[in-house]
Amino acid sequence: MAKPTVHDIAREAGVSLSTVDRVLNGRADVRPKNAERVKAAVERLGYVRDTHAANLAKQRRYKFVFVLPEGPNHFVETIVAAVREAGYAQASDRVDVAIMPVNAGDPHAIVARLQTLDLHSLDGVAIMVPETPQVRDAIAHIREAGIHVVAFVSDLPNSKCDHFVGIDNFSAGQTAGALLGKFLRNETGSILVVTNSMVARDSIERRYGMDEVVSRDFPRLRALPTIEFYDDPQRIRETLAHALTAHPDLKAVYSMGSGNAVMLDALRDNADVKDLVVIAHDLTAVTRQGLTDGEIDAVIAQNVGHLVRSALRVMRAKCDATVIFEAQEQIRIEIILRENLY
Amino acid sequence: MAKPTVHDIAREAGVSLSTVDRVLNGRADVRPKNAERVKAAVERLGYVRDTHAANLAKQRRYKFVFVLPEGPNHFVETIVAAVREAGYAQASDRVDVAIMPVNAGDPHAIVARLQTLDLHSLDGVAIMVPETPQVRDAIAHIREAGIHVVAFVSDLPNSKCDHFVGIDNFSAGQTAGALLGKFLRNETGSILVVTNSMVARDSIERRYGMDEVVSRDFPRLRALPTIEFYDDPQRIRETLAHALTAHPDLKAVYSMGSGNAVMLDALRDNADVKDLVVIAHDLTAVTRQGLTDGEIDAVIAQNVGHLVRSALRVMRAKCDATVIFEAQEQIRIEIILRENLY
DNA sequence: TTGTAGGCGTTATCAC
DNA sequence: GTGATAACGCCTACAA
Repeated sequence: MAKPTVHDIAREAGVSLSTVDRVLNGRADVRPKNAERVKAAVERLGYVRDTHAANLAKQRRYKFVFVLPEGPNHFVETIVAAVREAGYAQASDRVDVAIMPVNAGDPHAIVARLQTLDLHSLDGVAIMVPETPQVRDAIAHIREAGIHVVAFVSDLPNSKCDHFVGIDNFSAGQTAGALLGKFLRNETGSILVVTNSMVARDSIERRYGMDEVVSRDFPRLRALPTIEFYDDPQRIRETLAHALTAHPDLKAVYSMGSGNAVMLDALRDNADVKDLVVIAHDLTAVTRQGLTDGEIDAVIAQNVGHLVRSALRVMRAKCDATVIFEAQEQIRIEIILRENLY
Repeated sequence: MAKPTVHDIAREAGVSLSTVDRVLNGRADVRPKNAERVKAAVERLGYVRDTHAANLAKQRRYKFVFVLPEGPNHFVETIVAAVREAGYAQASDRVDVAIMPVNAGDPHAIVARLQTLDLHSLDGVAIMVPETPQVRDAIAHIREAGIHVVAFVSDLPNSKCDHFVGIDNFSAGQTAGALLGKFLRNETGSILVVTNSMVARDSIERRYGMDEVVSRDFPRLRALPTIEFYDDPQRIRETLAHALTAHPDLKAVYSMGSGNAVMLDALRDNADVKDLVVIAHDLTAVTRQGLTDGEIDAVIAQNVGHLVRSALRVMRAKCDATVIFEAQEQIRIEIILRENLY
């Protein structure tokens, strides 16, 4: 009645422990007849391996690294916090997690940092950087060393990664489009679209997604060309002021990426801007406050805790060559209002 | 450099393994002087117990039961599926999970079923039933046997549970209210509120939450008295037809509980009902289809996978007397549109 | 190709 | 009070 162990299998199959082990782990040749008997016994008794006991015996510890953009960024900060927490929580689970900050804006710097990774003592890397040919090559090199690589938050579609952990930004943009359309149900007007930089593929995909839904389902709304403000408060302020006069029918602002603080500041400065629908991405200290104060109507977010834990689970599954429960690893596109802010 | 073990502690403290164990687990009296030395060594070497090795040695298996409403119910079905999946996934983690279906409508039947639980071979129970005095007493009895009890999905505020795993239905109602208000941004009119039964405290709390937000933030909207249709398609159809004539300013339908299929059918039958905002709770086959078809504008949901895994983690933590990471166990109130439907 | 013996980090059972 | 010693379920030499 108790869970069967390798001993039970061995007895049931009339062979020794090591033979059972060999067929279970495909280590060496076993006479077909014996292999069959073992498999039959496994089947009959419903044996499932105790992975913890196995890891204990193997003295295995998983070593994972998160490669994250450095520098001040509210969203990345929430990720760093989540990684730390997860690392702490998993320490007793035989996994060590470290953070490697990189200058995400400089492809060469990224590669240089990636090359400092100790490929011998490493099991997996979760990488959150923009994809460039250099990065792609560096990743190929890491994978050749037998290390598992997951694209984290930003997909790396042209690189050979084991997995992508993050949301589909096209769908996130569609979600934004749908919210804009539903929030402006019977209204006509234009939508200001801002982001810090369209270099990030995230913003591009969100823009496409939003455009698709707005133009198809809500043609009475018009999304204006994307305004980029390269970390320049002055620029966005002026642009916003200009947009207001240029588009008296402005009904909404859609902030696709980082720079929400600047955007909100600018909105506040233009005191005549009232009753605009404001939608932003990512739950940070800034957007959280924006929701609470009623300055932001909705935030489209991904749960960073899930993001990190999913990356960890996926890397472990890859290491153990076990299957992933896709449903659990699907990162949700969340919609947050003040009322369901947690 | 490697993780210190009890052996290291013993050597460092100049005592035996057993003494270390006694100090670590407070089993028997140890001479204060030795206890101090052990504690100091633990501190110095940064020892943390390997819980998996411990569980292995203890031969511990966790036995958990989910007590769930039986009978046809789309939402419960999704939970059952999630429990099965989680049970399968955790089988190798030394946890056995079983499902006990109960006739949730009959307090005496619930108690009768609960009494069939084998309190000797059980570690924890997750209970999803309406709270009644009988249920409360039965739970007290289970807890007295040293078994951990978590209220699951529906809170049991007057019972002595270890924890509640689920969303705050008042907040869920507030979220619905906010969505209604934002979807009907500049409109005036009334909102039809339906549910299968207001006996469930979930519906009551959602109603309160919705009312609060609507009356405070969107006074131009008026939420009509709750209509209950006890699994009676005919009733809701007639009621809806009646409501339409009685309230020509009807702008939205808010379905607070189960019975979404019936509600949608009725909406379809009243073909003259067009352009109503429809908000429902819980992601099931029905609401999923409703979203896809554009019949439902938004669904307010709780992720059943998280619900189940959280309950499991909490019960384990209670068994091991370890701390819970509150942030991880917080169940989100999710807002699902067609675009972020997964 | 197969089996035996020992160890992984912890707990449990004995004697001392 | 204390300390050997043998489990727990699995893996890995090494020997046969």
